[in-house]
Amino acid sequence: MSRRDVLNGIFADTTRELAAANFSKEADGGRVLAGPVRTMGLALDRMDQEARELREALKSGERVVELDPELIDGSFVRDRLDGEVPATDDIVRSIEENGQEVPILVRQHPDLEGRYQVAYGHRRLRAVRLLGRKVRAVVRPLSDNELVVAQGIENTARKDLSYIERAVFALSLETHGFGRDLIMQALSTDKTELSKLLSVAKGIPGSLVKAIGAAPSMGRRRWMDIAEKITDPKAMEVARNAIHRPEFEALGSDERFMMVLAEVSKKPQREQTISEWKPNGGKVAAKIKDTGRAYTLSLKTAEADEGFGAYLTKRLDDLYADWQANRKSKQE
DNA sequence: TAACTGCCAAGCAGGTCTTT
DNA sequence: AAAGACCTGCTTGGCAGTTA
Repeated sequence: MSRRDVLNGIFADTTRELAAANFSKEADGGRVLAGPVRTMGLALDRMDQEARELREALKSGERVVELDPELIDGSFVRDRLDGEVPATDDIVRSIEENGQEVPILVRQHPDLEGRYQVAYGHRRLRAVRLLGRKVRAVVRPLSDNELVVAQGIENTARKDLSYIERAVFALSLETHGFGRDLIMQALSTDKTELSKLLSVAKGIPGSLVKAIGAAPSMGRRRWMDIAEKITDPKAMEVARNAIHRPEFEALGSDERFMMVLAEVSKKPQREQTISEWKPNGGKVAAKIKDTGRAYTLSLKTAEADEGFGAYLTKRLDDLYADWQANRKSKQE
């Protein structure tokens, strides 16, 4: 494959998308675009810049090399929740049938001599590893900042990270000490959205996120909903119990999410206080239930005491007046 | 049509600068 | 030094366009 083919392979989608974005701008009479189109445009502008840089790098002698996948480590910032690529995945089938058309981008490992670190192309790397082949890669000198921005932009442009994966990626970047500006750049997002992403990632324990998985169909609202609900420790407990149920394991990620959401959304049952009363030497027994909303006294009487219930009912007015007087004197 | 997503506006919190 | 003004970064609520 020629260098031109390589570039075409890497940037074909980007070129098409850029053309579409430029068309949108023209069709719009040159006014400043807002909303998703603007965001996509910004991401694509950056990708275009990356494309130009990579083109320059290749011109200056950088080339596609074949590397042993075992020598390549993932990025130091995790962006995906799903671990291995299954053998049935489209990307595995595609590479098996057509070969790896698009190289991945790596840098020399900053700490380990002779090893590499992926900037983007994690799924392709896993697929190639699964097939037991060498991986085709462009090796570039990249700073930490450049690596995470490249990683983030690629994911954003492909739109293949779920909401929670973006949130976890953002938190991971923040934990690594990257500033908000850079995180916004990497995720092609604004400060508002970043704030929400971080609040979701911080609000939901990693163990719960890991158990649910990427949940690709679930967006901001519903993740925020869960995060808000599990601020209640009881709801958190309910969520933890849900993910340990045997049927949970068998569900898909979206269904797992829905199951957890449904569980934490259930109104907690009011605690019930149940006690019993039995007088000395009497034949009557009472069961007392206090749910907080209702106070139930049920009497079980033997023949000898069967009039006690009626007697109690007749005396309710007196008992109530007595109780009120008692309460009043205590308050004074 | 419900849900997702990007964005705007308003408000809060903490830090810094200026004035008294 | 203390108080107030101002700035910056961030959060929250809600709206509107897009998508499946």
